Amino acid sequence: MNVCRELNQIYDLLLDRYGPQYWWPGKTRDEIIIGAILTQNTNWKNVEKAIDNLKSENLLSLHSIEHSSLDLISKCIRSSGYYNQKAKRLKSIARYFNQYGYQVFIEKSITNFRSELLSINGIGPETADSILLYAFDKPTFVIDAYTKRIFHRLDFLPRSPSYDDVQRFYMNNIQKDVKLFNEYHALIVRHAKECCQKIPQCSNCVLLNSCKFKKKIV
DNA sequence: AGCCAGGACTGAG
DNA sequence: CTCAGTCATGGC
Repeated sequence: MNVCRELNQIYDLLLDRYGPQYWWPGKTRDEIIIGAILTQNTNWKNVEKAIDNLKSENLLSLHSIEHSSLDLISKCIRSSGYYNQKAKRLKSIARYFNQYGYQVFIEKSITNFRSELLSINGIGPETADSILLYAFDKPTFVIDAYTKRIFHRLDFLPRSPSYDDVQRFYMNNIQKDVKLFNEYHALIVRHAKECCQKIPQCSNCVLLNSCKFKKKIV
């Protein structure tokens, strides 16, 4: 299929330009899960400070989070914004994962795992998919505002597509490969931050300058 | 000085 | 189901 080839070409252009991103920027599963909550609608720089604070209070694990006070947590994560909400969300997700060892979750089917995550208050589709892909290597494509913006500009998507529609678009048109899903989303974020938000750099945009995709820009 | 970040929930129409 | 309002700090 044509779209299929184009999505692979875009991936190659981004990979050539930026190189592999080796996401998620966090080592342990707990740290990835915690970061996924903290980064909701928030600059990653602010999240890093929050993570540093959690680490110095020994709160960078789901077990310590579950047994810590809401007050201390929200104090640590203040810089990430929405700190009252996010402190509660961290508690909820800690309670969920602490029910069993990680092996139980590793063995879960992606469908069941995803719907369980979505039933937790404060976990929407993007956070769920980030956790599935980056903490558990489950093959699901993470959609965010950048993805919608960039691919709308390239004329692959309508103006305000639903999360599930966009996700189906990728899942139906590229190989179901964890490594590819991982790098693709990371590259989109890298490209958005580095190029599409800053006017000068945008004139060197690897996507807009490719003859293949140039004609699609209005 | 605004504007906006790697969202999600709620209530209203 | 679509959509504004809400949550909130820090960087540019």
